[in-house]
Amino acid sequence: MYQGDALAVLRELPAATVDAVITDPPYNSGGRTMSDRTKASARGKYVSGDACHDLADFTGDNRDQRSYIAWLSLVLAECLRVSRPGAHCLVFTDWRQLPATSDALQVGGWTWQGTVVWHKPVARPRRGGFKANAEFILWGTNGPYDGKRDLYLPGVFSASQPSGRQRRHITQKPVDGLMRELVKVCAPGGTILDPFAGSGSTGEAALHEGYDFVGIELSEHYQRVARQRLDEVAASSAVDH
Amino acid sequence: MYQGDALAVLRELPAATVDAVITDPPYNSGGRTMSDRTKASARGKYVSGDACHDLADFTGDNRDQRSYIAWLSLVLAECLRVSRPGAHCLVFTDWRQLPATSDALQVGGWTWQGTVVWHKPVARPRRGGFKANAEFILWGTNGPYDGKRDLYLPGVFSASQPSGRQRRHITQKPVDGLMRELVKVCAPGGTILDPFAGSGSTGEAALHEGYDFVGIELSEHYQRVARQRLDEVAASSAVDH
DNA sequence: GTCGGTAGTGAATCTACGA
DNA sequence: CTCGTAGATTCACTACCGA
Repeated sequence: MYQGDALAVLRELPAATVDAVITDPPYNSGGRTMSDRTKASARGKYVSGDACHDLADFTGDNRDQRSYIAWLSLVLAECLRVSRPGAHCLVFTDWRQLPATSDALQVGGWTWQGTVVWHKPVARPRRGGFKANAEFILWGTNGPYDGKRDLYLPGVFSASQPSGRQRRHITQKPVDGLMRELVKVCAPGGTILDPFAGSGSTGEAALHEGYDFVGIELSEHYQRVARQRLDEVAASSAVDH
Repeated sequence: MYQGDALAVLRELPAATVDAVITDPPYNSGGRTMSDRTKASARGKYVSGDACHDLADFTGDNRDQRSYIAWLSLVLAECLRVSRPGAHCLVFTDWRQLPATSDALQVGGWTWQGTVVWHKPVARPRRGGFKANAEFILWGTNGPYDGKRDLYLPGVFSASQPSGRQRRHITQKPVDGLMRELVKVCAPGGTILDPFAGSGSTGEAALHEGYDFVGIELSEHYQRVARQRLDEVAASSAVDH
């Protein structure tokens, strides 16, 4: 686990050392107006009014769309440099930022291979229309990928977000049913990079499935949370062996 | 049912007479190279080699991406003119054209409200990666919509394509489990427009759910198929009453 | 009818090969 | 070298048929 700005830390990493990039950048959506978007932090947008949990806030979520594309393409281009040929890249996004994120992925030099759906069975209904109970995962590769592997993954995953005591981050992803399946695109025994590690769900899934993990997180708080979580996973799997 | 080019026919229709637009334009995807896309017809692209069914072909599926956006925005802008304030618009697309289609929807003047997922349980697997077993439905509205209706629709639908004798068009959508649910966004008793009607699944669903239907189809063959199908539905529901 | 085995299929994607 | 076509691959599900 590194602590620091994703772009800055990525530039320090050696080229062609990583087999997959799996990450969930700050979405910078939610709120159609500039004033909504430029609220100082993410909690006003993602946390519903009466949910008074004490999750720490995260910053870096107040770019407008053009600079979001520019910034994310820089990050993804660095990820491409750091990754080996044939490496996979999975980027989470919501419906609003999907077009911008697909631009950034391709500007960053990745070959867009498809869009995977994460279906959240539990979500707030929307009166008078359709529920927004899916997130999207853009799948790209560093050039052609190994199509000879005996690997067949579904295109739609259904899993609920962690809740209660399990919940450490406001955009935390479920490890079982989602992250542990996603990491399997990575070649066996490879190294997985997450430049926006958050509370470390990608890392937990990676270690569980026998991969190495490199994480970067800007927030000092979450960096500590993730490090501790990964230490626990490593310790428990050391006991297993 | 009208027969003719969508854009030409739409221009003849009176303004503000329709309560929902639900349609599935030709995707113009399929094939990464220009030569793949510009194949004369759709069957060569989408139908696998040994499937020797006798479904008629369709054309108008060979634009490049820029002209696809330009053309589709013109069509959707006309749809906006034809629709009443607060009307809904649902446009099918695949993962490859989703960004372009969302541009066209918004250029056409619609307010993008979300992306609905159609999960297809039956699809070819993909070796070494994720299956492409979802299509996407972009949801837009003509200005603000009626948020007071007692209507709560899911954001993810799971339904299989019609097959066997039920199958009349190579891109036919399932009526049960998908189209009959989608049409419910339309205000009760309203009129639904489909400028790319194909074999008329949208119309069948609309009539079943008690809506009026206006369809446009370029192909003379499919226009006949759809008209006959809708006549059958109308006849059978007349018997019901 | 009901059940169970079988054959067939898919808005795909990649590789190989020939022009 | 580029462009274009033909062939092979694969899993989950469904229509169909026979018992």
